[in-house]
Amino acid sequence: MTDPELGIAAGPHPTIKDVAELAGVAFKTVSRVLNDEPNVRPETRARVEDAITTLNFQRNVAASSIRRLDRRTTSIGLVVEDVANPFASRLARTVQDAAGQRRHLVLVGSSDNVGEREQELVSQFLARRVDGLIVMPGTGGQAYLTRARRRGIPVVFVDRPGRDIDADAVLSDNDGGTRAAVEHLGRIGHRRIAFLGDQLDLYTAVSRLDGYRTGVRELVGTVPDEDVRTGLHTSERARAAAAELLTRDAAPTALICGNNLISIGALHALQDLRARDRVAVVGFDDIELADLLTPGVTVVAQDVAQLGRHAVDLLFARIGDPDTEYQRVVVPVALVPRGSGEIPPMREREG
Amino acid sequence: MTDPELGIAAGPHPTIKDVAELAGVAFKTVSRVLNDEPNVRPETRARVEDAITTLNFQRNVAASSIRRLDRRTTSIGLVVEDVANPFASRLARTVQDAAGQRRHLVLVGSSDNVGEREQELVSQFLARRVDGLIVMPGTGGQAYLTRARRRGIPVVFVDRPGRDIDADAVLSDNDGGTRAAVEHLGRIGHRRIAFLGDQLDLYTAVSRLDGYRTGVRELVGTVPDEDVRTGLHTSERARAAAAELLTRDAAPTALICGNNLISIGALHALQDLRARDRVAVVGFDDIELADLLTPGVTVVAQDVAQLGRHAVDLLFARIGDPDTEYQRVVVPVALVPRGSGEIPPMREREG
DNA sequence: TTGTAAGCGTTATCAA
DNA sequence: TTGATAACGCTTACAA
Repeated sequence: MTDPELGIAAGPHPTIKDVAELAGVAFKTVSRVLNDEPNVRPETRARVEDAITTLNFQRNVAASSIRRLDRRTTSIGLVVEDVANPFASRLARTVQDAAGQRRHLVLVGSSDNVGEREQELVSQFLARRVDGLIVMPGTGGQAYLTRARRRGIPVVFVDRPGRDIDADAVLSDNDGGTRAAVEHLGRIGHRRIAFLGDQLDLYTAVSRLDGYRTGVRELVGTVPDEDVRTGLHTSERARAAAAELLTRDAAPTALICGNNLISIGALHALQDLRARDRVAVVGFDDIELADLLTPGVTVVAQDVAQLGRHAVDLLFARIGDPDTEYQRVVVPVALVPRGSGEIPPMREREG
Repeated sequence: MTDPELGIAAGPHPTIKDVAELAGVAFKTVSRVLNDEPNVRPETRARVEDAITTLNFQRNVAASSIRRLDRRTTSIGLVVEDVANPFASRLARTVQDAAGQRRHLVLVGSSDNVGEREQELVSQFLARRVDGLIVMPGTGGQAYLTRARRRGIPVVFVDRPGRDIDADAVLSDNDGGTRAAVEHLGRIGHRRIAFLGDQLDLYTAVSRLDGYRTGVRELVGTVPDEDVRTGLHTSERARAAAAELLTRDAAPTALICGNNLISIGALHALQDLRARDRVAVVGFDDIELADLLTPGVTVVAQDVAQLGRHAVDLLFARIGDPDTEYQRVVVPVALVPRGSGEIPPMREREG
């Protein structure tokens, strides 16, 4: 049976035996051609290649990987919190590209920061015998990854270090970023700089708070407790916290927002108070359309492409040589001034 | 060798033979337990399950799928233009969730609307013997998918219908959306409504233009050529086109933007002209933070979750029964008023 | 240079 | 209810 249009055999995928038969050789010879092994006469090779083209043969990589000594499946697994989140999707993209350059495919899953889902995804990936894992670890801990490790499947953490297990990790310079944000605001004249942060069981939240504290301590000596709000895991909570902070008697003149959602919440609060052009704001992580807002939103931007590329590099380095010391790569962040972070402090907020 | 901490054997993945040995049964019995086959004594089953837990055994699904009659790998492939794009990443998320409910994993790749990349990705997916494909087709045509079809691998197109091959497809109500946008602007009083569209080799661009034309024809009788600009594939080109359009002598009082990037370009142009609050804008596809802009951006929002869910539903329906007629599902869109689309027409733009 | 036999981890077949 | 053996599509080991 041949397809009248394209000459492609209908039915199931052809195998190397089908190719061998058509080429008039033993199936081992086909295998040799597929794996670029030496000792195949050029004309034999040509005949095999013709047959491959004619049948539109495509090697079954699963069957191949079962038998081959290195057991490689040329696929890796990526677990993020939520691919729909711009940070995660940009990461997924760079991981796919970097893995693709090494001819590896990427299985992707979203954990929603639920420990069981994270573990289940990794489990599914391992059942497919991925060659390695890149995990954005959730707050539940990663002890379960010891199994993968024992089985020789390398793991690289990205965005935050994993807990309960040592592994390669690629992180943004979180504390450096918030510290730079404080210095930036300080240079403009701000002395009362508040911080809105996420839940402190998140590594990034803690690091960013640390950088803020360091910066403020250097700038004015002490960090007033009332200028720090954490545990803000939703935009709404951030909005409420910002509103409360800014309507106090001695309100801060500048805000540093610990992440994207918090920035959005804070901007909404400022919007409600008609204070967008009176209170300085620096957000952590870039915001889509930040430059179309008025004023533009000054941010500490993460270099997602670098995070992804380093993660893949580390993963393949470890696939190649499992016994080197674990590395931690810190990717620089960049302060991008767009207006909101350059608003000078108001002398008399109540006047 | 046992791991001192967790009691997990180090080294390669255990096989059903290892499990069988530990449980004191033949390996076929383990296979029976794994596949929930009948005729296993409960106590035998229990012993096998204990062994599975002890060894932390995990079935190699690749080996399984090679041998099983249906050849299923419980994985599907998803090709989008760019996962980093919010539309695509939200789609990827819903596809992952819907596939996950059926215990299928998702391989994801980005084509960048380059025909060869699209084809190469599908080829890689087929080499992994995915059970089905969901493809956001590029402009290069999808004749190459005939191969997959002949091999019994179903394909579902999403966002746009494929070319050169008939298949199930899930689409947004593109022309209905732009038509609704025109009607919306018409109700407010606009009569000069311009359209900024993408390249016309894109199905969505054509549909949206069609809806616009229909709407304008109904509203004012004819569609002036000079109010339609297409081929705007980048934000920058859209910005230039919008600027040119709005500085004409008899400029339109409202803009409909054919997609996200075009909206952003147009908003930049309006920003440059300080005309954000004078020219009405309706964008196709929602924009992150649209409500934080001033005015908020009125959009025709696509229901990405429905698109993804339907795509997966169609795919599995066809995996289950390949011989039904191809379906085309059209998902409704929703006009979301946020301010920019409710700006009334200016009487005297030049005055 | 080419081919034969064995084996990877699993499921299918058929016998015990 | 259980097990021995073959088979899936491929790579490895070894022989011709």
